[in-house]
Amino acid sequence: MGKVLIVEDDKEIGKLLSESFSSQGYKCHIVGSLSEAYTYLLSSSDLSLIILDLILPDGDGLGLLKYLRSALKFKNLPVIIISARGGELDRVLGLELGADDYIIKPFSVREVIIRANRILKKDLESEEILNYGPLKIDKKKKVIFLKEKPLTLTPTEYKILEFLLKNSERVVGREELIRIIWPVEKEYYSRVLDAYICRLRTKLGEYGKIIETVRGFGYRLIQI
Amino acid sequence: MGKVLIVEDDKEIGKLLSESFSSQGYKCHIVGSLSEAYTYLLSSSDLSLIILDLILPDGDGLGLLKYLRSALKFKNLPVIIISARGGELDRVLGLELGADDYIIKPFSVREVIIRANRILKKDLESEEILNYGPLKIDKKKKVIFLKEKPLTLTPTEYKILEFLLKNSERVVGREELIRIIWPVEKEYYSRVLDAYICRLRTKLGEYGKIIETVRGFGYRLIQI
DNA sequence: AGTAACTTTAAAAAAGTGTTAAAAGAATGT
DNA sequence: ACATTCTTTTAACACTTTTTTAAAGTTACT
Repeated sequence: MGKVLIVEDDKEIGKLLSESFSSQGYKCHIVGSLSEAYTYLLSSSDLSLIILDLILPDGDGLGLLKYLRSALKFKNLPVIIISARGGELDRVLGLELGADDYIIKPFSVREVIIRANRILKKDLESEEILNYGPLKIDKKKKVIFLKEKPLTLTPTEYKILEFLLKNSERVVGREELIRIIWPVEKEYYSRVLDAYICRLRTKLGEYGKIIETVRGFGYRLIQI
Repeated sequence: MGKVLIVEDDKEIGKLLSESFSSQGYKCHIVGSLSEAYTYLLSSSDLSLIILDLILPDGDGLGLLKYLRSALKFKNLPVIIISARGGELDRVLGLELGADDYIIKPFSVREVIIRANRILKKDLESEEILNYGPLKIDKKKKVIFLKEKPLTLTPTEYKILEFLLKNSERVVGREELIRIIWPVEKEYYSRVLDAYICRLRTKLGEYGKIIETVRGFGYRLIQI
């Protein structure tokens, strides 16, 4: 099970949250300031949720939220805001910036857990099995089927096709895709991705054209 | 698209909510009391969301929630509570009884819509598609339609038309446009932009004049 | 009419993508 | 630890599409 990052400067609240999440089987990490949060995020992997207090000693948590939503690596990482600023404007602002939930202080830990479970559970169940045209992916088993026949894919091929599948119909930017598959520094103009797309198309045989090139932008899974 | 049942005795709030949901493409029905709600539910079909105020003239909305969660027919029907009782206990109680969200009064309608969209997973669509006159842009697919027929645009053509579309009716400065499309140093007096406008007009055919030249300033998308 | 601002055109230059084969690198089993 | 096998990356080239330039043609305004 994934990790929860708690960004909260009040030690007591932090501890309370951390204990509850731990008792639910999540691993936790607490940081008390924005700078620590950024530092942790850069080295992190396997994060599945962030609990974010808005008022922190070195600034406003909304900045962090904005950053997360703009960073390819964290775009889909759920964020729950907890804040003493409970006015309607604050709430809307938080939600519009992409927070998954907004909890007002004082809150009971129970509420946070309920809301977190809800968000994470939805994430899980919506991703187990996915169909798109002749393709079917079983995420748990890490197998992709073409017309009920399992494809033989290498790890990277799998990741690329999985990502395209999760984002079918929408254009997935070249750069975006590269960042997902090679999170650290693979320069954008390398031809690796093209090579993979080429191989995927070959493996998809007659269905190869399900991967459409959108010149200048990236690729897209289309209905054929 | 499904129907939204609004259970709210304050006529004004009810109307506000109903208008917003309608503008989002949902059908609505308002009831002002628990008994009306029960009556409506029994005869209903095609419901996809309930907005439930807790304080109603003939009792507490939580009872209705309890009923819904125990009734087979409604077990999975999303319920969003809106309530002036915003304390932590109330919130937890509502969530534990199976509400999908709990919004505290006063709230902005925008918040309700965001949270409803999220629950109904219709999140983005409203922003992903944009219409202007005969033009329709699908940002997700990076396609612009002219009278329902997709235009074949190059990346730069697409970007220019997208920007004009997002800023339709207002004059977009030459310089501004150049800065958007070529963020780094393309000198202002180059004729590239003109060349693109020309090609866009050609591709728009008889609708070419939808791009109006505002001599000395820039361009503008107008209704024709 | 004169001038500055825009349009149009076509050809040159640049950029993006596909494909291939071979080299480099990882992972696996003995 | 070694050899084997599978995977990833690189590099080169062909090809296509897009972008830019530059020059000539229009238009609109004073």
